[in-house]
Amino acid sequence: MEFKEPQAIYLQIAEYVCEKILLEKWNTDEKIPSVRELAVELEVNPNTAMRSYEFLQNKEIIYNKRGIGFFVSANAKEKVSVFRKQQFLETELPVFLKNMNILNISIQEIETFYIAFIKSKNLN
Amino acid sequence: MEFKEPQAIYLQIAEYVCEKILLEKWNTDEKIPSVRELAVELEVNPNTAMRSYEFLQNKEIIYNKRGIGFFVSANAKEKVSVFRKQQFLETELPVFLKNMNILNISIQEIETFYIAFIKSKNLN
Amino acid sequence: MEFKEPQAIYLQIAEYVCEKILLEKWNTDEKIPSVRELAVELEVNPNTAMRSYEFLQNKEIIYNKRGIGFFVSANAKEKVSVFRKQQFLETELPVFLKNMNILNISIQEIETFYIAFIKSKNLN
Amino acid sequence: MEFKEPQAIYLQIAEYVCEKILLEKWNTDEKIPSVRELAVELEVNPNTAMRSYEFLQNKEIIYNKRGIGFFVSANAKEKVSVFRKQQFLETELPVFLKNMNILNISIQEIETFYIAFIKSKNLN
DNA sequence: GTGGTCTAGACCACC
DNA sequence: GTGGTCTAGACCACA
Repeated sequence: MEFKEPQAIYLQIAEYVCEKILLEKWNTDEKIPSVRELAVELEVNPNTAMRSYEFLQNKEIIYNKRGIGFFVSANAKEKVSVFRKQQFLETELPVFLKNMNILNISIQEIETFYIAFIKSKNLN
Repeated sequence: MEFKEPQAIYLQIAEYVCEKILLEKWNTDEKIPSVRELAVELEVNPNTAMRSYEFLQNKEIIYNKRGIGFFVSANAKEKVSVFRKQQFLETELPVFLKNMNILNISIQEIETFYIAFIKSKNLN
Repeated sequence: MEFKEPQAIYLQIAEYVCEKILLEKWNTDEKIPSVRELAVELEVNPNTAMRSYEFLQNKEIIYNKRGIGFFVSANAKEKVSVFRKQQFLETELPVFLKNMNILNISIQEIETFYIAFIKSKNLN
Repeated sequence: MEFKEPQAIYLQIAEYVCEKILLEKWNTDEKIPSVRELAVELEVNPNTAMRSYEFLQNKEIIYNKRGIGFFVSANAKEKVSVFRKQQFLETELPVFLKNMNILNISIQEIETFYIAFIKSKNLN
């Protein structure tokens, strides 16, 4: 997996896990990959992968059974969803609207991009 | 000036300078504040202010006349504008569209937010 | 390491790194000394060593893996080589030819010096 | 006049004056432009022009008659010539030969460049 | 006055 | 351990 610059790698991994949960690839009480498996898969130091799981555990999105592994918490999907929506509305959206305005980009253009995005997604 | 946490101060200062250029408060070949003046004004260490100017000079947004000071480059406004637009289209927009999709937010909702944003802006 | 007066230390360090790359002592994707190691080795302040690496990173001669260290970029050797050649042809050579002309020094004399230089080099 | 980056402007102006003397455009005991005239001509701060003249006066290449102006010293041409030759042989040539070697440029290539240089000079 | 460089020392997040 | 940022203070050459 490739990581983008400004954000910490462990947060990007946490994002990746949340996405799996949101898209229902990993469901409540299902065992998720071990720290080592994840580290190998994403080509990351195990410490970094561990940190992601710790982060998600703190947010009660996953839980740990000692000696067995990590599992998806009940209501994880809802928690992630609420958290994201909040972040989206409070942080991302205002910046986005400001930039639309400064860069003089119309809602129609955004719509065009959105339609293209949905299409390309359905192709895969 | 107040600085927000995650981003480096010197980058926020660079942003500040770019804003001045975008809003045509500082125009082509106009002298901008000296490193020390800026440092005093924004209450930062001169080294930090210097670093901002170095950064902007590397991006060819400002240039230096030896012993005299820093000046706004020709086409600085366009450069800043292009740079921002590129960043918006390549980084911000894809994330935004993905989140719209995951969080199930429609273009109509975005439009509503946008109209509210424009209104609140015009009031000030 | 000893540094000569007119040029900034951090640029001389950058030169030193480039030389290592040109002479293939440090090769593509190989880890180079950490900022602190280099600082100790060359007896300079870590900030100064850092500045050299920053400079070389801007020129895409080295790159950074977060939390791990700096590495030699692919094609670093070519980049350094091209960069030097360009500087030679655009800056050094014109001055040199002008001086040859003004000082009335012939190509034959230069050749004599060159042969002597090569010889003395092979002796060491 | 345009000035190149690494060298101080006042030294480049001194170079300019020396060239005039070497090419016998300004001869022994001839009055050279006043500091102000020179400053206007080269678009430089008078202080900077003054500094060049001071520098050349120290080297006894020009002399000053108070209230009248600066004049070319006797033997100025020889002095400049000797000084340049010395600098050429001790500083410029060794660097040049080393770069020829590193960049793998032959004497034949240098000769080609030299012939082209002489030709272009005769055209003007 | 201007920028430019350097040191020393500190603190931080991240791997 | 790694780099990255920031402050404080100093010194310098140059315009």
